[in-house]
Parts: sequence; C-alpha cells; structure tokens
Amino acid sequence: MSYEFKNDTPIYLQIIEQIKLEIITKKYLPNDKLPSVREFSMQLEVNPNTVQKALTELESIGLIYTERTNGKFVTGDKEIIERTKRDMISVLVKNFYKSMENIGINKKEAVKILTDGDKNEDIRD
Amino acid sequence: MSYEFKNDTPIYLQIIEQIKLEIITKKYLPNDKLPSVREFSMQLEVNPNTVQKALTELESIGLIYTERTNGKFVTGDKEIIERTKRDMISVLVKNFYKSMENIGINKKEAVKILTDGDKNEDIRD
Amino acid sequence: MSYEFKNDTPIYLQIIEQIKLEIITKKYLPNDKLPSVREFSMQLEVNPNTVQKALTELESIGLIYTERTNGKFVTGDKEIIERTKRDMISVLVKNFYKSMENIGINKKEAVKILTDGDKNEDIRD
Amino acid sequence: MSYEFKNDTPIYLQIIEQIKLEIITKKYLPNDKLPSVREFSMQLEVNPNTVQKALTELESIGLIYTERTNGKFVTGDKEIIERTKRDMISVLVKNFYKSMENIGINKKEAVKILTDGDKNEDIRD
DNA sequence: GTGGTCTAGACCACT
DNA sequence: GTGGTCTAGACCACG
Repeated sequence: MSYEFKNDTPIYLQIIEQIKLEIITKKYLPNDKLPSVREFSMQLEVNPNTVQKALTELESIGLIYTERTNGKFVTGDKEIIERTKRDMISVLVKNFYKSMENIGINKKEAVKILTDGDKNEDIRD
Repeated sequence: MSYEFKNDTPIYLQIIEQIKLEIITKKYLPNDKLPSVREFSMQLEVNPNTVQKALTELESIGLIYTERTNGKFVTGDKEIIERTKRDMISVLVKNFYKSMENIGINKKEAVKILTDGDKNEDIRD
Repeated sequence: MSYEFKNDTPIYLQIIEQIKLEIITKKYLPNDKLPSVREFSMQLEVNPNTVQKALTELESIGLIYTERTNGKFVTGDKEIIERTKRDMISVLVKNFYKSMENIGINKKEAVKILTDGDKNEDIRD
Repeated sequence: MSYEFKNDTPIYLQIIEQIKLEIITKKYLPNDKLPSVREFSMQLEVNPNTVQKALTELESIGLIYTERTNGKFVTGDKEIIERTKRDMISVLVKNFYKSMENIGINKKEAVKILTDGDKNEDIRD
C-alpha cells in the first residue's frame, strides 16, 4: 500500500482505488477481513474519517461488506470482483483510444506506437 | 472548441487541454492569432478570468505568446509543439501500461487486449 | 512583511518578491507553514485572490508546496532555495553590469564607482 | 537601436530609455537633429503614436527640444545630459545595493561578489 | 479593442 | 478552517 497521495485528487478516492486494486489483484481474497478503519488510518497516515468515507463507498459498490462488531470484509461474490476488473480494463482501453484520437492518432497507429515500445522518440506527424 | 465541460475537472484545465489539442492537431497553426480573451469567454460561455487563467498557463508552457495589446498567438516554435505532442503521447502510453500493471496485466497482455479490440468480454483472471 | 505596495508593479509580483526574500533570508525556514491565504490577505490588506495568484506562482517555481486542506509550506528542498538565491544574485550582478555598459561604463569602472562609495558626484565623462 | 522590445514594459518607456542612452553615450550629440517621428516609427516598427509619446516625455525632461517645422533636436545643454547620466548611475548603484541587502548581502559582500565575478560559476558575462 | 490586474464575494470538497 | 475555483464586474495602460 502506497503512503503517498497525489495532490490533485481527493485522498479518499485514491484510497478507494488502492483497495479496489488490491481486491482485484487478489491481495485481499474474497471474504478476507480488511484492516480496521483505525489500522488503515495509521498505515496510511490519514484521518480516520477519510478512510471511513472510502470504505463506505466501496461497500456501496458491493466490493466489501460489513459485519457489525466484526469488521469489514471483501465480498465473497467473485462475479462482482471480476466484473469490476473487466469494467476497469474496458474503461482504460476506451480512454486510451479516445485520448489518442484527440491527438489525431487512430486505433491502428495507437497500437503501433504501443508495440513499438519505448521508441517514442521517433513519433512523427 | 467544445462548449460542454465536465464537472469533475476545473474548467480552466479543460480549456488548456482543448487548446493544447487544437494546436497539436494543427487546427491552430504556428503564429496564428488566437481569439481574444473576450471572444473565447463568449464562445465558451465562461468568465473571462477563467479563460485568462488557462491562457496564462499555456503561455508559461511556451505554447502561446502574447503581443502587448495585439492579442495572443500560437508559438512559432514548431519544436515546442512537437515536443508537447510527443510528451502527451508518451504520458498516455506510460499511464496506460502502468494502470494495466496495477490491475495485474503485463505489457504483452495489455497489447493483446488492445488488439483483440472490443472483445473485452472474455477477459479471464 | 511590508504593507505598502508600489504603484508601478502588480501587487501579486511584489508579494512574490517579498515571500521569496523571506524564504531566502530564512525568515521562513524550510517546511515552515505559511500563513493561510486568508491571513495573508488580511495582513497585506489585499484580496485573497491576489495572494492566491502569488502563492500559485511560487508553487510553480517550487519554493512552496501545498498540503490539501492543511495549508501551504516552504519547500523542504534546500537546494531549490539556495539555487533561487544564487540565481537572484547572479541576475542582479549581470543586470548591473549590463546597465552600466549601456551607459558606457565598463566593468572595471563600474566596480570603481561602486567602491568609491557614495561619491557619485565626481563622475566624469 | 534595438528592434526587439520586452513584453513586460511599455514600448514607449523602452524607447525613451534607448534614446536617453544614445544621448548620454554621445551617439546623438548635443543639438543633433533626431530622426523624424515617421522615421523612428519605421526603424522601430512601431506605431507613430508610440514614438510620439516617448519623444514628448523626453522633451518634458529637457533632453530634447522641438523646433516647429524643423524637427526635434538633442538639447544643447550639456549639464542636463551630464546630470541625467549621473542620476542614472546613482540610481543603478543605489538599487543594486538595496537589492543585495534585501537578499541579506551587505555592501562589502556585494562588492566582493562583484569583483570575484567571473570565478562564480553562475555569474558570467 | 487588447490583455492585465484587482476586488468582492460566493461555493465547493476535503479533513 | 483550508485551499481551489469561478463569476461578475471594474479599471487601467497600451497602441
């Protein structure tokens, strides 16, 4: 878990993103118990309210659930997790293509640039 | 120039982005005169100060320059424009790869997903 | 911090200059918290936006940084501070020599005038 | 005469400065006829009004005078020229010391920096 | 008519 | 309470 946050995005959104990723990449497995709000808040050196806000939102998405007095847990519903993953990927791909098009680069060229790897120096008009 | 702004990003940043793209994609050519602050502000239905802020930033990047009392112009330095374009592409590519890696997808797989086009439905763990 | 501004220079530039000097001369130490925008604006009897503009610019130079909702702070990077100081000195010296040369006074003579102290009365052609 | 103007100072002030220097450094001698407003304006690629404004101000200082229908001339009063020169030098010296003091450098140190001049990596001609 | 500066005041998100 | 953004509107110098 990273301890550094960017300044241009609300911290709680960055925390949501982090935990999402850790669920999707199986760092937290389905039905795993999550650290408590207090633990999170110490780990991340962040106000507990901020953690709380992030977790609340994750719960509303269905990625985590709360057991009163026991804590918060990763959902057991693997389909939700998979769907979230697919959605994220799909968004990434769509955005990538769209941004490239805005610069005037079509899909074909975009793929070429991507596969040409780090030779980004020789991009021509 | 688009007349609609997203709610999740400051308007002035969106204006910067728009004009950047219009310079990079040669809608505005080097040394072209830009619309005046007032014209922009009417076109975009935005306060002149907001436009001013965006243009000031673009000037600090070096993409535009100001002639006292004459208006603002696209830089004549094509190298700056090209560099900006390359930088934008490079950032897009880098971010794409990085985001995919965060999800647990390496470069090779990322490219495959991209070229597989819109069949993102069958992405497995 | 001075409460009087000259009329021939934008206030925000004078504020930038003031704060720059206070950082360079260690009135504000690295990582010191700066007064809030609102405090500054009251102290200086200036609109908050004007202060904001000045501070934004100082941030873009790297002399100060912002912590979301916590305030603005002097950079912890002493190298930046030292470099800024050196740059300012270098500019002063360079400009001094250049201005003297424009008047037709070479470096050697310039130094002489300077060391002759305030006897500028006996300057001959 | 330079054909390039800085963007941060009114052109007419820069013209005043230029002509002042050319008088002080004897490029224009006392009672020399100056180029006409039109000539100046073409030379400098500047609006005649701008030249006019500069010359008017120079006349009010007493550095030039107008002969109706004949044109404008450098003053014949050498004392005025000399005084202007002395004033400019004195201002330069005063400002230099003052700026250095603002950075926390006293006169003695300032002189040292100036004379050490070219050994300082950042101070070059 | 052009950009630059400034004020006054408002609203927002975040902690 | 903090900074960030935006609006509305004004004034100025310049050319």
